Amino acid sequence: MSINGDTGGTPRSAPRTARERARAEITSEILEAGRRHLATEGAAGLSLRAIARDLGMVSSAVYRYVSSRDDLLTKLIIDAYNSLGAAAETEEAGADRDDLFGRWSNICTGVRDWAIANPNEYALIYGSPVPGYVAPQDTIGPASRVSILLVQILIDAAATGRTVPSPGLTSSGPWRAALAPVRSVIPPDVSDDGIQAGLMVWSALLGVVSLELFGQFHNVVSDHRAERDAFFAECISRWATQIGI
Amino acid sequence: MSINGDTGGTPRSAPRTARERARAEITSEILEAGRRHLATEGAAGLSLRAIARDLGMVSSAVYRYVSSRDDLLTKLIIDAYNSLGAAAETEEAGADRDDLFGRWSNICTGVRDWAIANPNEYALIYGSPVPGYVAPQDTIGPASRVSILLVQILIDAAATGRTVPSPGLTSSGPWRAALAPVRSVIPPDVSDDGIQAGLMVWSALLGVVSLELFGQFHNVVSDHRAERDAFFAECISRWATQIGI
DNA sequence: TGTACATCAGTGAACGCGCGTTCACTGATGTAC
DNA sequence: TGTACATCAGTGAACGCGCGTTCACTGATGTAC
Repeated sequence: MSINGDTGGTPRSAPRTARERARAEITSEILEAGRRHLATEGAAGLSLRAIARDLGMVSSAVYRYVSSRDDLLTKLIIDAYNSLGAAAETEEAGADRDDLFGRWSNICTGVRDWAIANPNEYALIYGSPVPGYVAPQDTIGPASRVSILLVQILIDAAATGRTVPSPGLTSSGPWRAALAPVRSVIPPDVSDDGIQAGLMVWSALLGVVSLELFGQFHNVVSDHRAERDAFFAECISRWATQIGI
Repeated sequence: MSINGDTGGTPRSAPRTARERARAEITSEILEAGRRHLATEGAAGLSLRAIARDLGMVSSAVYRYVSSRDDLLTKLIIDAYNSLGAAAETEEAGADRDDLFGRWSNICTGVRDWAIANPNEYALIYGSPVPGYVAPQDTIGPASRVSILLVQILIDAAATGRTVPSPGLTSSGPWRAALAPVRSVIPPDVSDDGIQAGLMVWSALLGVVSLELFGQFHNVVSDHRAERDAFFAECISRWATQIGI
């Protein structure tokens, strides 16, 4: 969330005046309260009045900080993407650059751990879309932070001459045309096979996390955290072979 | 939805009396209206009053058919699972029994086509859980219809001596313990490797369908239906190799 | 076939609730001179 | 340093809305004899 609006001159991280400081603080308190309500009521139950009550202000006062309910939703979505992106990046940075598997593994556990810690923010961005709400352009940058990490691994893997195992079934088919949008932002070193495998593994990661979080693993995978972790680790290593690292 | 409550005697599919007939008809009109509202407002916006308005009755009248809003939600969830299950089963039945790949492929396209045709019912069962709502036991039977189809393929594959490609990385690890719940309902012919692969492929299927439906493929995969279909077909065949069929 | 009673569908009014958003206002904080 | 004006945060009342659920009721449909 951009809090500091000053342009040019000496860039300062902290706002100067008491007013600006207070404004930044209360804005983030509103977001925090919003996140709390997300957790108990879900996105559809997000209420400006409830948030105002939480902060001990009158309902109309929050309009000084947020121009509408949808505006708050957008801010929360961007925050969620950034929070998830930062978590994944931090985890990934903990692995050796040459250790592609380690990087991938850390991304996966980073995403999952974040999702488990922030289930409703996860649901907000990867669950059912909020009806009647259309995400503005500002969300697409933050939204791609995680996938950029994966793409970089694919690029690094291609650079070291690793080759994605091709299933060789319909590989000559017209599916390549479907990849045009991603293709345009990925260097040619990464093959179509690699992109396809990357996309599938990305979907699979979010699929497993979503199913686990949304309760679809009851009576399927053990409920114990350690066993779940082991199951997920096994997923990670199998996905790794699918993208050839 | 069980409409016919009569026990014993000659089983009749159609209700006898005019009252019973009317009740069955109106009940299904309520469900239909509920599905329509799901489509425009989402689960959180589902309103008994709005449905009553749709059917031209007074709001209190729908309580003759549905005991509460949550009850209606449950009925809609069960209906959605059954509708999806039936769609997948019908598709799957269109393939030759020996053609494991054909059966798998038909299941996948059946699920995806149903999801695209009924996006809000899909979101209801595989999207973010409705806050404050807990699914009763009655949902778990209908919920497993699709996965049962997949399990049967795994069983048939094992019976014909096919072997799931094992990645052999952490395969001796403790992840097997996590599979205990599924393990208990699957014959021993299917190996742990097979179960793991099946679970992963099931998650991957729902992951791809969810991401596509929830708009996460914008600027990633082409928006054209034919190209999306080709992409999905490629996914199907790669998943097939992952479960060794 | 006809009557008496029980069951059930649908009505209309009401209860108590929460919501988003607007508006004219007070009073504190910041800025220019 | 001091004053005059502009900016901004927060108030409180109000608008108009929709919601789930209950309740006593009318009138139609079904059932037993």
